[in-house]
Amino acid sequence: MDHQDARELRSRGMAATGRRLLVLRFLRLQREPRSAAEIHACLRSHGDHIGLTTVYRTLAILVRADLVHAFKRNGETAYRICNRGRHCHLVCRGCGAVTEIVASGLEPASTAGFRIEEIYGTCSACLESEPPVRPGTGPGPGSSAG
Amino acid sequence: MDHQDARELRSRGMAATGRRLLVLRFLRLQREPRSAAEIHACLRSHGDHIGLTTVYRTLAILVRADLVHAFKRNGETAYRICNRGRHCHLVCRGCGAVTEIVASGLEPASTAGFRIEEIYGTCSACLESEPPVRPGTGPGPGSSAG
DNA sequence: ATGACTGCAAACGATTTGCAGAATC
DNA sequence: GATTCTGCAAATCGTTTGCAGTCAT
Repeated sequence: MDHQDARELRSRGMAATGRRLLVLRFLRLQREPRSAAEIHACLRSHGDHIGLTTVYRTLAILVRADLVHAFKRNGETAYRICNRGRHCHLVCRGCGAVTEIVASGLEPASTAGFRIEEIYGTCSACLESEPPVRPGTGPGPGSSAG
Repeated sequence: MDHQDARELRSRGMAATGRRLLVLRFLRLQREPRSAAEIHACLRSHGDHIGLTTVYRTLAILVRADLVHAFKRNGETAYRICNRGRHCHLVCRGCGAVTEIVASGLEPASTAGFRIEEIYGTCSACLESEPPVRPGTGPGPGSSAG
């Protein structure tokens, strides 16, 4: 509901303008992170007039307010609504899917003292559709490794 | 030793040119990742003539050959010599330090099926020098969370 | 009515590409 | 000697900034 978002924004000292509610509402509908360009294009194609600059500025504000989290995806930044509280993100480089997980279960001895914030890798679904790199084929060990 | 690097490059189908050995040798001396601009500047200030374009092209080749790994650092890409074999990287957003760790110890139930490649966060040293965010001060839980 | 928000166009930094000359194999 | 590599300058991509007009409070 807009009033909810508006209150959320207001409580954080920022004006609840139409464009901001637009971006916030759009992000609430997305399961995966979206880039500024994507958000901009989607909103425009939906008939909403908003500038790319405003999208960037709004996202920066939402990130600072901890309402949205930013992920690096290839050469660009993608944004997603984010729950508050101590958690970290599992980000798949293949499909871009993001899963929030509890960090406490991920800190064995090898990472002692290191606060995990994001984990990048490949999810099970994308692992299956990976190029066939079976041992014995391609540039594997045994060919010319030193 | 140069001959070693040269052989390494040759065995991967790429010419062992002076510039490539230059970049490779430089990276071997670095403990932390370095950006293309940093590599370029350091080599030049050392008296070696090399173009920024060549640095980028060489790095791309070394990454494809699995000799070097690329890390996203703020708005740029940083590169570091990388051991082959199954391992993942622990990258500190504060100081940029990278540690290679064995991934097998990092896959509890919550990440089942997910292949971890990189972990971003904050190392213990940087955690201590963080801004004083004590509970009760600032935008902590209990203020207006919904 | 004031001050913050918005949009356009230009600026910006990192990276890539086109093409002529120089190196390697 | 053919092919690949190299460097410069220009182009590209994502993002930020300057400034005048618009909106929310």
